Amino acid sequence: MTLPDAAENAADAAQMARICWYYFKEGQTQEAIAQRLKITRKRVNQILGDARQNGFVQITIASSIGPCHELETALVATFGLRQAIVVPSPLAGGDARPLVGAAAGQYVSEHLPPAGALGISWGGTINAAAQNLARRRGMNNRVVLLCGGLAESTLVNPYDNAAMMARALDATCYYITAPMFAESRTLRDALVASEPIRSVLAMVPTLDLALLSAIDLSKQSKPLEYGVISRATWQSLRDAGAVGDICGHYLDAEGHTVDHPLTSLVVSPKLDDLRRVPELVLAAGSRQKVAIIRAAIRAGLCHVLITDEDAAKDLAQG
Amino acid sequence: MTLPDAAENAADAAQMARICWYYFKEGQTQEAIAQRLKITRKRVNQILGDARQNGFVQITIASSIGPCHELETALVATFGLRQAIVVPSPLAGGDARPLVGAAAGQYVSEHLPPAGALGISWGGTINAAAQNLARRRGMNNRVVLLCGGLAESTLVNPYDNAAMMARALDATCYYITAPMFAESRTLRDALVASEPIRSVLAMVPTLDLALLSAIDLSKQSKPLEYGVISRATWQSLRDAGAVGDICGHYLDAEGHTVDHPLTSLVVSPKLDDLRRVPELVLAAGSRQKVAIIRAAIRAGLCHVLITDEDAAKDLAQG
DNA sequence: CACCAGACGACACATATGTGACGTCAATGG
DNA sequence: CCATTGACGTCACATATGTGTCGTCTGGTG
Repeated sequence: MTLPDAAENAADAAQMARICWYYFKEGQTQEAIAQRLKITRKRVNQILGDARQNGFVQITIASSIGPCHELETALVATFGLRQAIVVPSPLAGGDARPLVGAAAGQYVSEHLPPAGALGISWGGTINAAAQNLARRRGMNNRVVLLCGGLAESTLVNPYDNAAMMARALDATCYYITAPMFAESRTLRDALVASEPIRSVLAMVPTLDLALLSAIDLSKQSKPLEYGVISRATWQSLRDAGAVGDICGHYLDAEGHTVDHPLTSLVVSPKLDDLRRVPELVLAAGSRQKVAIIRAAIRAGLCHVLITDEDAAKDLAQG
Repeated sequence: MTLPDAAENAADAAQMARICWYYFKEGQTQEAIAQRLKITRKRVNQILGDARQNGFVQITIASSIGPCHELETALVATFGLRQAIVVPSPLAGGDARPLVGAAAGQYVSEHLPPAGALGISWGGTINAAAQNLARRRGMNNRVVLLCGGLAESTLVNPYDNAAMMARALDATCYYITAPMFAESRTLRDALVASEPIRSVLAMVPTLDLALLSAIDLSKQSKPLEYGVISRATWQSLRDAGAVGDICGHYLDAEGHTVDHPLTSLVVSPKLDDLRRVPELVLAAGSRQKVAIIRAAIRAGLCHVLITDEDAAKDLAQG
């Protein structure tokens, strides 16, 4: 597999754009396009597939009434949210993250002010959001990654996420150049106090919007699967009552931070700084995240919730 | 045929949104969606077709390098434009207006400030633009129609255009409640001086952006075809040296207004008022419009040009 | 020079999609 | 009450699409 969003060279990009134009805008058949451009139909097919894959073409559904309108109003009413966006859950019980992420990308595109500063956390949902941002050029946006990095690159790496997001917005990107979890409390404190990291964390209260995702501690949790946290840590976090984390802050069902050694190792913005962001958008879907979503809302970390139908139903019912 | 963009009722809209979501976002097959929703595949197919037709789903190609990048830079350089957007011409020599309009809609979506005031002229291109606007809600936009109406409703009617545009932006719409061409000069003057019309025309200098289209005087000109102007008038305009009009102002190849009786009958904003709009976007494509496009640029009525490849080539070369 | 990996073209074929023909049924109007 | 009409379901079928296989070419690489 090539790089997920290889910009390739200009000629290729132009041809891709042309093919997409003929196909999606003009409604030409792949065969016709292939003949016109003197390439094989298969090639056209491939290019179109790639283009959809990596967000080169974006499909937006412009409707004042979304498909799950009742659930949205129910969530707003129940939790006192500013807004809720609920997208249909995947039919075949598939992965909700690309879908929730797509909606999140669209939301951010529409709500991040020009020259705005965007904070992001990381994960598959955020990754999908990045691919669904409307591209901006030269608007002086800033992207701030709200967590440290992972040494071992998994499929979804925080730095990758942030870079992709920044590229889509033509934004300057600010990274926390530290591991997500420091090895010791002393090291964590030293890192947080040290220059490049302190200055990035200091940007948090100046953000215009933060796009947060929720990481759950269920058995199907991705970080567990990818080995971001060990099984032992996972178990002890659960024992401590945690249902997941938002940006490295582990919360119990009530939305209070749990008492656990890990909490003093995390390099991330303070909760109070996060709460100072004028618009906190939480993008997280699927049943396994219901508990942490509810906790996040209770913790005052969610003004706008973007989720899927399954999770929304559970949330709305109680 | 039903209304082109019948909003239908909420339930229908929600189902349409859901179907589009499953199909375009999740990539489900029409068959699968039909089964899931207990409707026939044909119905799904129809709904998807409708949705694409009337701009319910919008497909945008997010590329920094468009398919005709060289032509764009050439046009900017040659004519001193702020920006040029060139889209591929229709393959089978079809109608360029929906394509140019689609690009125009996207441009306006991205450049009209929140709570901005948008002026529009009319025609098939503008119509297509309206269907390709990103929907806005409650942003207090305003839409001002920059020409009078037509008594006889053709396929593309100015009032229709404006209403569609306003609906997409959830904007208040201001119409010039007068015919496009008054019967006599006296009547024109009386109309322009009279209340509802004067106040709308007075809004022109306060616009943030105007989306203009160009009407040519070639034999294939749509207004001629639809009988908006008589053949005799058409001939006399050509004899007077006119190559087309922008918002009712007939220009010769050099961009000067022509001397012709019709010019004193048109109910429309003054050229100087138009020129005061900070961003004039001209959306017009196909070869037959090259002359009037060039005239409009020379007349200072075009900061941003959105056109198609054929026209762009002619413009750049000649 | 021999070799090999990978890109690409030429098929081939199973599905998916768009559309037409035709029958049914319910609402509408005389 | 009955005829008309139009919306919608079923079936059918021509295209369009996505994907797999195989052979060729090309550009490294030892």
